[in-house]
Amino acid sequence: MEGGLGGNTVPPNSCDKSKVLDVKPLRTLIPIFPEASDGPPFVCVPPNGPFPSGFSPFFPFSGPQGSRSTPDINQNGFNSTPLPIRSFRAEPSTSNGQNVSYGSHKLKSTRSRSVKKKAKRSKYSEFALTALTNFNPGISLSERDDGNRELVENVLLKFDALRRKLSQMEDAKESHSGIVKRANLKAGNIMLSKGVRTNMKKRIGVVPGVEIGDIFFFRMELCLVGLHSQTMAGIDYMVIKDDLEGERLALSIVSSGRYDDDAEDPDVLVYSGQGGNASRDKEASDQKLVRGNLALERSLQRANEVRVIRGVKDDLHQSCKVYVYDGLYKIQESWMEKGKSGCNMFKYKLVRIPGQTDAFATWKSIQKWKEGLSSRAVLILPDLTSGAESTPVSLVNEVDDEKGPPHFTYSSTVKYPKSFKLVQPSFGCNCLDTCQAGNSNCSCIQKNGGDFPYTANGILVCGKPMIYECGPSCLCFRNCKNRLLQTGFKVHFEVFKTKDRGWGLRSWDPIRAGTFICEYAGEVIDKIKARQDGGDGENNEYAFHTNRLYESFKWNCETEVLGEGSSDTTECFDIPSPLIISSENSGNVARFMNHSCSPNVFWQPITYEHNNEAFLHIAFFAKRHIPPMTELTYDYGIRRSDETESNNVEYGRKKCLCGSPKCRGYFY
DNA sequence: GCCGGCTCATCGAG
DNA sequence: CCTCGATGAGCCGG
Repeated sequence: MEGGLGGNTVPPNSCDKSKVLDVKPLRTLIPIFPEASDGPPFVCVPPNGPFPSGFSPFFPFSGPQGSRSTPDINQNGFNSTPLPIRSFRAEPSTSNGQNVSYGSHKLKSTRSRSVKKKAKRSKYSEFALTALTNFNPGISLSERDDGNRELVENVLLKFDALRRKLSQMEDAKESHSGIVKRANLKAGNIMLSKGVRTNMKKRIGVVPGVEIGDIFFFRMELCLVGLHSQTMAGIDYMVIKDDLEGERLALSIVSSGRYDDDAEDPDVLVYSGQGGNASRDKEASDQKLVRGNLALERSLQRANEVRVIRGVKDDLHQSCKVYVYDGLYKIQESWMEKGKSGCNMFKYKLVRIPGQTDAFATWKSIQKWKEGLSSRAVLILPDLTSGAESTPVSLVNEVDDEKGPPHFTYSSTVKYPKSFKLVQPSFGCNCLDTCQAGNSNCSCIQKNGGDFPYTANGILVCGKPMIYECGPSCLCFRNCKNRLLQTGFKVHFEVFKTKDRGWGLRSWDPIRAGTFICEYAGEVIDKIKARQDGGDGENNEYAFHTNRLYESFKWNCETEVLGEGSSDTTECFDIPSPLIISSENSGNVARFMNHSCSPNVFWQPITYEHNNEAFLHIAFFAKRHIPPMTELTYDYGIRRSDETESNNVEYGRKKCLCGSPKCRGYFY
C-alpha cells in the first residue's frame, strides 16, 4: 500500500506533533461590530417586531427562545417569525388556480395559446408578484451590464436560495402527481424579470467576475451571470452591427456531452452544430449554416475566442448535470459529417488557449482516480477513516515529505460525556415509512416551524437557529429525508497538506450550495468538569466553539433571498447551551477544515436525540457552489470577551492566512 | 407572435 | 436499488 504504511489506515503515532498543524483557525481578537450609524444594528430585536427598517426578521440564535435552555418548541418560529416567502403561496388550499391552469392544457382546442399562457402564469403569479414587490434587486443598471466577482456570487446565491425555497414549497404540496417541479425555472424567471442579473452586455472573451473552474448546476445560472445567455441553446452569439448583413460571432458554447463530443485530450473539444434533430413531429434533417452554426464558422475565420462550458454528470445527484466553465478556446477547424441519423452535421474542433488555470482537466483526472484507471502519485492513504464512513477519505501530500497528520482516533460523530444526562422523556413523530414534506401532522416537521428543512434531494433550504431531525423515537425509517445528518456524508473528501496552513480538507466532487458536508465529530467538553480539572478547553487547537460571534449566519433566510440580507453584519448567536467540542483525540474530517474570513462552508445546529436541545450536533453545509479540489473552510468566529476565564483575548491568537480581501488578520 | 433550442424532472422498463 | 430512454412542459431570444 502506498506510503509504506502496510495497510494500517491510521497514520503511525510516530509523527512529531509539533511539526504539524501549527495552524489553527481563527478566532479573532478584534471583534468587528458595525457602528450604529452604518447600517442595521444586529440582532437583539424581539421576534414580533417592530423591526428597524432594513433589518430582517430572522433570528439565528437570539431572541427569546435562544435564552431559554428548554425552549417551547411549539413557539418556534411559526407564529413568531414572519416568513415572507411562505406567505406567497399562491393557492392556500388545493387550489383552483392550479387546477385551472393545468386543466387548460387539456382543452387546447378551444383556447388560444395566449389564454393558455396566461392561465399558466397565474399558477405562481401571486408568489412572483409579492416577490417582485419586496424583492430589492440592489443592482444598478450599469452593474447589470458589467459585473464583478461579488455581483456574480451574489446573483448566484440569491438564485439558489430562491430556488431552494420554491423547491421546498413544491415538495410540501399535496403530491398530485403530474405537477412538474420547475423551481429552477421559476426562480430564474423571477430573477430575470426583476433584473437580478449581471453581465447582460454581450461580450467576446472574459466575463468579469466569472472565473475559470466556476461551477453551475442549472443553465439558468449561466444566463444570470452573463456567461452564456441562451437558456437552452448550446451556442450563444452576438450580431456585429457595423458589419454587412448583420455578421454574427460566437461567444460561448455549452457542451452537454449529448453529441459524443468528448475527446481524450481535455484541451480539445469537438462540438456539433445545432439543429437538424428529430422531434415529435419532425424527422431528422441536415443542419444548416445559420444562427449558431454560422456564428461558429465566422468565429473560426476571425479566430476570436469562444468561452467553453463543459456539462458533466453530477456524481452526487445522478440525474443532474454540472456545468464547468473551462475558459477560452479557439476554433481550429470545421467540417461536415453524417450523424447517426444519416443527416449532415457540422463539427467544430475547439482548442483551449494555453496558459489558463486547469478546470475541466482536473475533472478528468478525478474521474480517472475514481475509476482506478490512474492512481494519485501523492496518495498516502486511500481511506484514512478505515471504512468508518461510507465514502473513503483520501490522504495526500503534494507539498513535502510529511506522511500524515498526528495520530487521532477516527470517529464519525460527536460524543457527550456522562455528565450530560438526558432528563426529558423521548417522543418522536408517528410517520410510517418516511416523513412527507407536506404532512402538517408530523411532529418533527412542526418542530421545524412547519417546513421540511431539506429539499427532496437532500439540500438544506436555509439556515435556522435549530434543525430538528427525526430521531430514535420516531417511527419513520432510517431513509426518512429528515435524517440527513445521521446518514453521513456522501462527498468524497481528501485531506491534503496545504502550503502554509498545515493539513486541510477538500473534495473530489463538485458541491452545490446547501449540501451537507459533515458533522463536527469529537468529544464534548464539560466546561464545569474541565474547570475542576484545571483547564477549560481553551488550550485546545482542535476545539469547536458555538458561542463565538459569526458573520453572515443568516444563510438564505427569507429576507436574504429578498435582498435585505447584509452579510457585513456581525451577529451574536446564542444557542441553548454553548458547546465546546474537542477533536484533538478523536474526530472526523471536520477537524481538518481550516479557518477563512470568506469561508465556503458554515455550520448549523441540529438535534435529533433525546428531544433535548442540549444534545446538539454541529453540521457543516456548503455556503455556495464549491468546485472540486477547492479547500473547504469555515469561519472560526470571533471570540467573545467572556470566553476565557482570564478575559485575555490575545490568548491563542494566530495570524490568518486565508488570503481573502475581507481577512480580519487573525483568528483563534 | 411564433417557434426552436446540446433543458429538466418524471416515469417506467430492464 | 440502479440507470437509461422516452416523454412533455417550459421559457427566453431571435
